[in-house]
Amino acid sequence: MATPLPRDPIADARLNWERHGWSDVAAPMAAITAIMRTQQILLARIEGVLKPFGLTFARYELLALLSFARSGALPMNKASALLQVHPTSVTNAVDRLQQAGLVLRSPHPTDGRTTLIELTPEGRTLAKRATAALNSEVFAQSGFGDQDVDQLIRILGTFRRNAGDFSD
Amino acid sequence: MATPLPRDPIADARLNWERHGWSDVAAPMAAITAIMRTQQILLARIEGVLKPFGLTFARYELLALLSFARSGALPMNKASALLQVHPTSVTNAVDRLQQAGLVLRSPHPTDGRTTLIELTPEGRTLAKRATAALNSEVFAQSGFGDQDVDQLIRILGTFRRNAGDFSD
DNA sequence: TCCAAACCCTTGGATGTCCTAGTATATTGC
DNA sequence: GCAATATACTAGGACATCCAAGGGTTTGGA
Repeated sequence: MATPLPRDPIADARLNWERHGWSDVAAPMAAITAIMRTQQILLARIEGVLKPFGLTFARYELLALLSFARSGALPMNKASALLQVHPTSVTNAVDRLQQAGLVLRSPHPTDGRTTLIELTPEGRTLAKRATAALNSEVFAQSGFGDQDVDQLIRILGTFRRNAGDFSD
Repeated sequence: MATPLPRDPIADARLNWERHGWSDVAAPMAAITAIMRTQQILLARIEGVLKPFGLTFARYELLALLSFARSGALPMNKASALLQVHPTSVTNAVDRLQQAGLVLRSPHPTDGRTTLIELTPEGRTLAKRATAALNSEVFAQSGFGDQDVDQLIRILGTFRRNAGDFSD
């Protein structure tokens, strides 16, 4: 990893905002920028752990989602909705997972428009192993204190609800 | 935007983790997943505001960084370090900004390896207008309460420092 | 009954990110 | 002074994401 910067670039950006007379939005700007950067750091860690399994985060998420479905199968559009990504992203992920023999497509029994994604035994095994790796190498060492984890879940949960993700 | 889901998919994932005996990492998993999703929502908002200016977030960040540099110019490697992205990403952004007449490349006066990125008058003007738009349409309506903004800055600041972003 | 509107998935194109490798320039050490 | 190493940028490739558009399937109202 690169050498740490001598100063926090986001704190500097906040100072710049204040110097230019945008003090009223300097703090939210800093918070949002920090979320962007944190996501980047976390994604890099996750992808690093998944790489040995031949998985990316997008593919892992789909695999994990399927492994929790009772039947081990889901319609594409359902997966798209639950993962909250564009349908084309699911198409892309399924293409690659299918080529790797981890999932397969099957026609929906009653709706001819719908395609079901189904986990293969290999896919189920790999999902299990990848999850174990993520649990021990990323989630168990998240770098957030227990209280901060609770705060994040609360703050971001409210935000996501207000953004229209769910109506719970 | 899509119809809200009836249930929070991240809360459901957390329950799945607990059901599978991974209770010890279920909360950090939920927090990290929430950060991923929140970043996605915020990025979409930001890109929506920047689109009328012909800018993406990556290009805007570079433009904004240059506009705060005293001389209006920075070496590529400095920009890469401050934005905390790969050098090739900066090359990509500069290519497009240069094509749009917003920045230009000039040789470093003493180091032949280094290329300076310089803001054009058009670039400076556009940066100012785009920042005003982001301030009023995104940062001023972030969806986070004032106290939550402070919490986020604190929690994520600690995380980024521990991750090696800066040594402040 | 039947056709238009809605829905589902895929293709093609644009963008951004990273990695690896390659070229050019500086710096360091002998 | 010159060779070895380090640094700076760029080119090419792999992935993921989104949008726009197209083709097939269902549904619902006239």
